[in-house]
Amino acid sequence: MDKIKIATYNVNSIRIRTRIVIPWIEENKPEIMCMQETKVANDKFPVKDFEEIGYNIIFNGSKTGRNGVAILSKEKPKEYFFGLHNEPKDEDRLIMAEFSNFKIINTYVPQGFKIDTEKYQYKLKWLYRLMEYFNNNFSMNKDVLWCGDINVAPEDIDIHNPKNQKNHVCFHKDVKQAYEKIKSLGFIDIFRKYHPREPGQYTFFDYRVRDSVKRNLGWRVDHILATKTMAEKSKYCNIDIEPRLKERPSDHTILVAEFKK
DNA sequence: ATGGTAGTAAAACTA
Repeated sequence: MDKIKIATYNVNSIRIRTRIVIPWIEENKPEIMCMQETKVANDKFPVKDFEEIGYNIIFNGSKTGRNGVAILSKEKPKEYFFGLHNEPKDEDRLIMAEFSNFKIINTYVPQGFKIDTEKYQYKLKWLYRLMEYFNNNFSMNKDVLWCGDINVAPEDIDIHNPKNQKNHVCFHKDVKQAYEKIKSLGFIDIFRKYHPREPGQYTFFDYRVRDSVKRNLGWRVDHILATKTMAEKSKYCNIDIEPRLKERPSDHTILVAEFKK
């Protein structure tokens, strides 16, 4: 294998989305797929559906049916861990998996609700804890990937109406600063490497906004970031509108990047 | 300026 295709997708329920995800995987054949918001308890995860098409799957969810992360891969990870290094670990929001050529961290960052709430403070703290986790456990000189639903739109061009969203939990100055601080450890936004300054490229469409997909009222909050050595191996990065989005308002798109091995 | 809906789960809660 001379290439590694990596996809990230907030599935918003893996059980509802299986009929979309499986054909997409069979058509696109990614080496790795990171998923967020699987929304299923571990004993109800549709493991067989993925094993039948020749993939290994690691996952961790909660009994309440919230959050949940998974990594699908052709190669079995050498090692993997769930959650952050300190409490609360949020084991249904982070997976670190080590493969033979690189490490990957798949995150579902807390959304934050409203900026004047505890939930937003929790989100900000979560991002700073993640930064500490990267600092303590990873060498930025090695091949490391950080991807997932990061719940941050980094720049004005990453949302459709930046002027009205200054106080949104995915666009507020403090959350952008936290994201930029993590990025400055040595991560490169692979999508922006290939689409610099290109507006109107979104990975999330709120189903509560009427015709959000048709009117392109979206957010770019899902990301694939790579350390310098890994980014040098990248070939492209694109947003793939998942089939369901074309039919009716839904959630997230699939973000895909390819790397040379 | 709110609230709009999808999903889990079995009444709210999250996004």
